[in-house]
Amino acid sequence: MKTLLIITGPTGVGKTELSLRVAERLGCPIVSCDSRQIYRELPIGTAAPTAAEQARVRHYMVGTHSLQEDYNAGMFERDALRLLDELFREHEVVVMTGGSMLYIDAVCRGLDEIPAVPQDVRERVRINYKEHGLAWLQAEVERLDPEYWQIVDRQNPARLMHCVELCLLTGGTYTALRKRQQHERPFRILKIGLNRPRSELYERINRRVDQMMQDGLEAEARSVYHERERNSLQTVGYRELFAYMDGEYNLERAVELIKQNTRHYAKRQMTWFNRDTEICWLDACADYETNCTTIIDLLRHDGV
RNA sequence: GGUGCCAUAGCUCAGAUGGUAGAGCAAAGGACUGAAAAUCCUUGUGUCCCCGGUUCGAUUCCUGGUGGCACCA
Repeated sequence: MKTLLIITGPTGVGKTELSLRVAERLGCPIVSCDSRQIYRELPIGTAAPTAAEQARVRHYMVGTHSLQEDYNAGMFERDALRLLDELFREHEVVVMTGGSMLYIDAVCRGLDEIPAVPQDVRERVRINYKEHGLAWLQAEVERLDPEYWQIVDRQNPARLMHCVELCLLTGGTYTALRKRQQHERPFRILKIGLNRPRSELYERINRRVDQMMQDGLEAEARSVYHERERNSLQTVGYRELFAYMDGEYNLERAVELIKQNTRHYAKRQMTWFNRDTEICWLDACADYETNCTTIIDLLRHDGV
């Protein structure tokens, strides 16, 4: 049976190198599962696989889109499934690497059919929110979708707005669209999680940010500054540098904030992953060969 | 060497005329179905530097130490 081998874990843990080794051993390609490595303009700040790394193993879904295209988890589900279907014609196993939690779930379990919200509806809701505040959003959700109101995080404008948008768009409720049913996939899924002690992970993150700065992250951010409002640039590493360019603080402070926000992100990833009981955890401190072998054993024994 | 000031949470600091303490940041925990590297929620016990004294009671006052800073030699 065809197998999708997912290698995930917090940012900076060492997924890239392990994935390359595994893929080399298996002679299979790697599909990236990273919501920001998708964009070709952001190679440094997203720690995308380098040309040298991509020469070792064929990569997909890296640098395939431009910042101007709005991309999201639903589109990733569709594109990734189509791609996997193709890759499985030639490979028994395909490796998927990345830390975008929702993207992984979209591929493994599937998202509900929820219509895309047109720009004008989104704008209308946003303007009302800006004008009347959170209280207005809360009142709207309570009125339009009382069932969702019972379970939403009522302090979270992003959640409330999305609900209002969909109610206005469809004339129904957001709840009606939230079926939350799991979709069957025509392949087996094996999820590997890589982790290491927190202090060590944080040190790696700090060091990686310094390296990114040396590699020219500031120039990369400058080159996309004019697009700064886009969703795709609401990204750690870029926002802080944009604020620095706007004079909000100095460069040293920006770098400090990038490190801190990356650490926060890693932590959020871990709280999401910890809930997923299907993940089989490996210690990133072990050497690559050992982990590689463990993974291949798991592939053999777990089923097939 | 002398004089003065300081010593409280991981950091920067606040505080009580004596009843064992609280902010910001850091950090930790959590939520999560089309912006997800997003968005949001919760969480503050720490020998109040050490030894002794006064006191019913000292982190607070006093003696002495130790460390830091400043000024004078």
